[in-house]
Amino acid sequence: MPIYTAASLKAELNEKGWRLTPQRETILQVFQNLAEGKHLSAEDLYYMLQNEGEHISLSTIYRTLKLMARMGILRELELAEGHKHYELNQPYPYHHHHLICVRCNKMIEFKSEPILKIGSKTAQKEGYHLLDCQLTIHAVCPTCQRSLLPA
Amino acid sequence: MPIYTAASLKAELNEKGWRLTPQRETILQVFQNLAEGKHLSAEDLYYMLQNEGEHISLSTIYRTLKLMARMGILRELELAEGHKHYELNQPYPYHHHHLICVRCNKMIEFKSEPILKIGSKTAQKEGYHLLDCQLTIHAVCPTCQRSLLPA
DNA sequence: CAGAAAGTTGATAATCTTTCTAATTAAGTG
DNA sequence: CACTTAATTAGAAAGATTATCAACTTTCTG
Ligand SMILES: [Mn+2]
Ligand SMILES: [Mn+2]
Ligand SMILES: [Zn+2]
Ligand SMILES: [Zn+2]
Repeated sequence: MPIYTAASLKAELNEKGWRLTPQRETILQVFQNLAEGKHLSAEDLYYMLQNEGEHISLSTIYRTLKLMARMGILRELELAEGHKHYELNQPYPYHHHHLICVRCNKMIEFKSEPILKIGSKTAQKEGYHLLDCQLTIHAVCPTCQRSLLPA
Repeated sequence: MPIYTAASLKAELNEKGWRLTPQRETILQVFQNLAEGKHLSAEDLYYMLQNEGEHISLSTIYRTLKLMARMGILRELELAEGHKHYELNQPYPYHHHHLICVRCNKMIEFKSEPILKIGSKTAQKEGYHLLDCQLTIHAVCPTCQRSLLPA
């Protein structure tokens, strides 16, 4: 049961004077078909599409990911060093946050209704229109704590 | 009343087999003398030091910012497109979060004890050693909502 | 006080991301 | 279905960040 259909994406884009292109539709579909807890980098998406016979240039992929994040359709995450990851920005019962080990990048997702409420309330109080709120917890996982490596 | 002195930084570095260098001490000092609500990019820091007659190479600056973020001394923030910002990672009464307009990058800091508690509790439950937790709210500010520009 | 071992720096190369531009394409109009 | 207009794309260039490596510094050993 996808949140966005091609039609609703088109409507939202046109509202701002933008256009629905095959590239944008394809990229949205990839994220809607993505398994829970999966996150894609720009390169992941690029090669995933290549394997399916679709060619979308890397610059279009980067541009589209940014655009959809700014629209509130995708979330941009810093899960690992060196590159960003993206996932669908889903509403309440699916909305979640991330706990990340700064050493090995192991990541755990968790939900919190109170945080979502604080986020909404804070945005509202300042007159901001909320797109997404994400708690990022940086920490050291049990394994890395035990590790003797100084890194 | 700085949290870290040169001595305590040295102690924490040595504990992991690392060393306190003049460059690291200088960079820590810059952040400790930074006004509340200020955030620095790697380039900001680079040119700020140049103006004070200190030369630290950009690669050392990037390396040190990463190191201190992984140690929990600094926080790495995505406040604007294209580059990261850093600030001191301060404990409870100073600990705060960020509300950001995705269009104009206007940013508001706010505090929340409940979020800090949820963050600590979540890390603890999973056996993670907490370094930092930051709520990032992406939204559209009142001015940009009124703006007719489609961007 | 040598000499060895390990960490750090600065310069450079590699990688990731954003910006720029000419050619193309979606959307609106008659 | 032309035709106009403005947004979008692909590719190249520029910018930001990370990785690599030789020279240097600090710490440890004998
Ligand atoms: Mn997730
Ligand atoms: Mn701040
Ligand atoms: Zn770990
Ligand atoms: Zn704004």
